[in-house]
Amino acid sequence: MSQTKSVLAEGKRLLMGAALNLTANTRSLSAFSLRELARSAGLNPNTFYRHFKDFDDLGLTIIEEMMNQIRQPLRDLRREAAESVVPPGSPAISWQENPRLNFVRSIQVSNVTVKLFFEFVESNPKAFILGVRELHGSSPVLRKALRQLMKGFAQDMAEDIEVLGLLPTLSQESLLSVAEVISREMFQLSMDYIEEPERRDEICQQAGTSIVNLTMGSAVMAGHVGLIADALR
Amino acid sequence: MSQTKSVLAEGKRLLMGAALNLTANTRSLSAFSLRELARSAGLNPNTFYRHFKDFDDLGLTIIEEMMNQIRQPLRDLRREAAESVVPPGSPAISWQENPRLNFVRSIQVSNVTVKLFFEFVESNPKAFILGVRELHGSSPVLRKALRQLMKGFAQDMAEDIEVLGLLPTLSQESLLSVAEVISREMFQLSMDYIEEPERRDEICQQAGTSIVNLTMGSAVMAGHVGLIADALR
DNA sequence: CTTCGTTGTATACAATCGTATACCTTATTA
DNA sequence: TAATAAGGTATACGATTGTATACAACGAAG
Repeated sequence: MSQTKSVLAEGKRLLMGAALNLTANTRSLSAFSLRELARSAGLNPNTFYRHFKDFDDLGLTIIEEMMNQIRQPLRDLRREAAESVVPPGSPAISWQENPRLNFVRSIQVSNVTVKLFFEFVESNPKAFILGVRELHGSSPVLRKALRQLMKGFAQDMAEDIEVLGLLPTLSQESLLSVAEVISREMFQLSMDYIEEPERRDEICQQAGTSIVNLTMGSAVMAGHVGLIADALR
Repeated sequence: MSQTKSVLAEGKRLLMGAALNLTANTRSLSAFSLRELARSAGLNPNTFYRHFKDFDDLGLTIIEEMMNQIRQPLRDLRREAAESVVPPGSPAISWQENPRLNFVRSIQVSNVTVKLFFEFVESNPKAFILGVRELHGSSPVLRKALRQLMKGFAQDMAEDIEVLGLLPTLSQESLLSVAEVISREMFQLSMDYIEEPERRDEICQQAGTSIVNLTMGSAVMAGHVGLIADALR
């Protein structure tokens, strides 16, 4: 069964790939015909029904796969970035002890993460195009699924920020709120990143400063002005 | 001619209205058929060709109209908000003179603007749905047009922030960059606002704090930590 | 070896599609 | 008043659509 599913589900995989291609290159998921999809996958139209109930079903399946393929790697990116700045075994130093060190570290982690994120986007452009497109697309089902996915990202990010000590103490809710804004912004920027290769450096840099602005702003508003002031001195 | 255009262009207006309805309620612009559109407008299919070359043309026309109907009102909202906090004739007081006053005023303007913005969204939901949907939609033409529109918003916002003295001095570019992030976030949130009426207060509030975080963060990073610290004292 | 579920194909058909051509009204204008 | 242009309709046609029904290949289970 499991072998059957991974080996013989060739048609299913072909259809999902074709859907990614069509979505990326031209239309949105609900805008091309079943026959067009099948043609692009080199299959008989009816084969679609063997695997999917309708286009929402297809979309959900793709999104689910995206979820598995992207979420964990993104977390790894963040850890990787954090550890590239401070080696894993080194002793923790609190923001109170050394604001400047933590500030610089935080910015570096942010910049490295941004860079790695966009590299990840570059290597999976179709998945991101589909995701962002359907996030505001015509299917309520897909919209809901993608919002949940993005909420998941934000939660991961918030958790990582806390665990890695990337910000002075914030309330759970405001930390999550900041993470949500950041992830929305990053996904939005990923479209520009894909579509305007000549602006990639600029986009990367802008994303970085936006994140810094947001996080430092939230820290300041949470009562850590003194810390930030010290860090900037 | 001008009378003809505004009085007798009934069909054109009907088609544009039908497109808005279809886009808002179900599909994206390129996902419904010409006949479906005409049917929904109560017109003969061929009437479409009397006014539009293709769907991109229709979309551009709608977007152009959106631009005219939304851009100026949004500026007015901001002025209105600013003047509701500080009456028009009153003497200007610089951030250096009184950080706290300017800080409070800035937050109030932000909150009022956010509230007015979402009320505006609520009264033109279809236009916003179409705009946000096609911003990441399948037509490159419409995407480009909508990005320009959003860039325009951001420029307006940056200009207003400067003229109204809502932030300590920032460089032109970083001010514009902040405005771009804010406008992206606001448009994105407008979808949630429309779709989740029960969360409207929460969304409104979150938008407000995000703006404050971003702007204050950018002020801090631009070297105004002292000012902000004084304001928060 | 037979049976059966899975995956894919072939054929078929009514509905819908985009659009070409021709025609009708109405308002403007020469 | 006659001519013209613009806005809208009617009809028609070939292409494409979604999907129903029937059938073929094949690995697994009995």
